[in-house]
Amino acid sequence: MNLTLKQFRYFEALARHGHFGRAADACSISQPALSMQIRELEETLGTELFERGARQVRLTNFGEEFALRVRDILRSVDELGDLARASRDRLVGRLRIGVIPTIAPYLLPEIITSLSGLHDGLEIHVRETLTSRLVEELAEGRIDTAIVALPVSEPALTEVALFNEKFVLVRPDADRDKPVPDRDTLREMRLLLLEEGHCFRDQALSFCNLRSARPRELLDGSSLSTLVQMVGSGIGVTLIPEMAVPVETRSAAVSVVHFKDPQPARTIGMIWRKSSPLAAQLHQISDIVRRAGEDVRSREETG
Amino acid sequence: MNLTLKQFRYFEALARHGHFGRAADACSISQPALSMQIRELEETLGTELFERGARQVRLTNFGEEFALRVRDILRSVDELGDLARASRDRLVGRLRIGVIPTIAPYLLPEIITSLSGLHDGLEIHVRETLTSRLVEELAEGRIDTAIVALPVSEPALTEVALFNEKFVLVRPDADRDKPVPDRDTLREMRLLLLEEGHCFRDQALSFCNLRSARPRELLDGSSLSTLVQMVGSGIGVTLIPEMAVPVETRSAAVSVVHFKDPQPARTIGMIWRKSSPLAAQLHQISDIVRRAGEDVRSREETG
DNA sequence: TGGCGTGATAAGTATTTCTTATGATGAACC
DNA sequence: GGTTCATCATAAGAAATACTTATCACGCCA
Repeated sequence: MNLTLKQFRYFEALARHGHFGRAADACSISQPALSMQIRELEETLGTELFERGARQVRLTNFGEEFALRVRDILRSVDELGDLARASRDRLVGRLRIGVIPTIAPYLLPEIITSLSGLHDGLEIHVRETLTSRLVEELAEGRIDTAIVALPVSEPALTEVALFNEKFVLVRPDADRDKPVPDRDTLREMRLLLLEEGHCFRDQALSFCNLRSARPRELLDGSSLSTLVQMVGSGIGVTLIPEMAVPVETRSAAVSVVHFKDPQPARTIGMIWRKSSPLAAQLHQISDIVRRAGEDVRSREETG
Repeated sequence: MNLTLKQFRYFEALARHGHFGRAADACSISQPALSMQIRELEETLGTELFERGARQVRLTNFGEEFALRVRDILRSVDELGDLARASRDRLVGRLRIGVIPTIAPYLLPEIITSLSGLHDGLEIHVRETLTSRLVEELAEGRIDTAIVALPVSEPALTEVALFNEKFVLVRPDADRDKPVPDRDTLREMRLLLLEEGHCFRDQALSFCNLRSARPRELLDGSSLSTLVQMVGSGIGVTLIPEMAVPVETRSAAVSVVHFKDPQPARTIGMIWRKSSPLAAQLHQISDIVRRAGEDVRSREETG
């Protein structure tokens, strides 16, 4: 036989009451049931825990020591229950969130502020990389959720749309007064794009009705920031998501214009494993992220 | 339902193996049995511990935290078993031993030396008082054993004889060359005795064939040491147990003589509750005490 | 699409644990 | 000194629990 928590609970009651009948009452069982479990416990241990006197039940020396430890254990076990109850509703512990590079710099500060304000004691890990890798890491359980451009169309993943964001044209400041190009004239221009793998590259190309582009410059490992700086140097033009405008165009000699309808845009959403037990919390979080995105974009409009 | 250690063990195995089948093997149960217990555990907690992927079983955030604590608990529980095993054979913890005043000063130093030498980490509490009170305290579980003169004849107590000790006559040094009195001549002398309640008083009286004595001096709260000093002052004579001779007659102007046969004597023994779970250890201890007594008495003879 | 690996579910069985009834023992009380 | 009371142990049958084997469901992979 093995030690059981039930035996510990009965033992603790008996140690406290010093009386089989009353201890059994306290445990809501019959007195023989308690007797049997105590005997079982003593047999398992190979030692007597109580000295049964005619009129009193006393702990032995060993029983005293045993009681101290058992109380510790029972306390720890009860804490487990509390812990579970606490973590059932609100998100606790670690949240590993992946974000694509064309969103991360603009949205993350807001997200992290909101999340850590609402969920005290939440540890946030951020992973910034391409969608394909995020999906991999999601499948492997290395991150809990990711913020990407939809659709991802992975059957194992849940997708939740957060908001749409338009793409804007960034061109040298000198071009400020030129007319807004349409997608066809855009194709004629020297369009600077991120390296392959970035979804934003594909989205931009698709807007221009291009399947692929032979880049004249290799921009491996570069960022929207780099692109904008290059535009400022008069090398060409580029597209950036509108959320990036305030950050990226502040310190560059560039001008920004919106396209005429139909404007290019993409849907930003959150994804997570369908099997994730965090699903409920992730839905809550998606609301927070949506609000964060709205805040950022409204700041842009007014700023 | 309640949390059980069994569930914790299964959970730990599953957390370790990340695979229901292999974890079940490790627990020597079937896979469904493990599945059920894990589900039960999760339902009890109201939280998911594992995320069941198609090809892998992963701990959730909460599961990770849970695993840490569960491992702690299981370790504590296993330690309980070790603790029991360790304390089964040798005596550990606290030993509360009572001794009557006419033995304590002469035997205790030796006993304590032997006991604490043999049982490392044994905490010895000594209670020195009259037999009647020792028996009371034994019954109440306030001491574990007592060293007294036998018989005590309490049905609830085990008696173990340790050794016999003779009584010797202590008389003023001036009487050194007088003949050894017998019990009848002793009755004529001015016999100094301990106050009522001391068994040694009764034993001495019984040797003289007296049922009681009207003491001419009230010696309440006194000791053999006091008696001997009084004898040295020429007030009367007294009897002391032979074990007390070296200590008590060293610094007094008294002479000591043995009686002729039949010499007065008493049996010193150990007593403890029949229900005491320490019985086995107490038997061992009684051997140690017996040897201690022999050592003390042999030192007396040669010294 | 069919086989494979894996976990969940189902049904029946074994084991454990509980309850009620009763026995044994020592203490208290005439 | 028996009688009664209190208390814990034991016994036997009932209830609850845990386990086993067999089977299903699902996703993955070829």
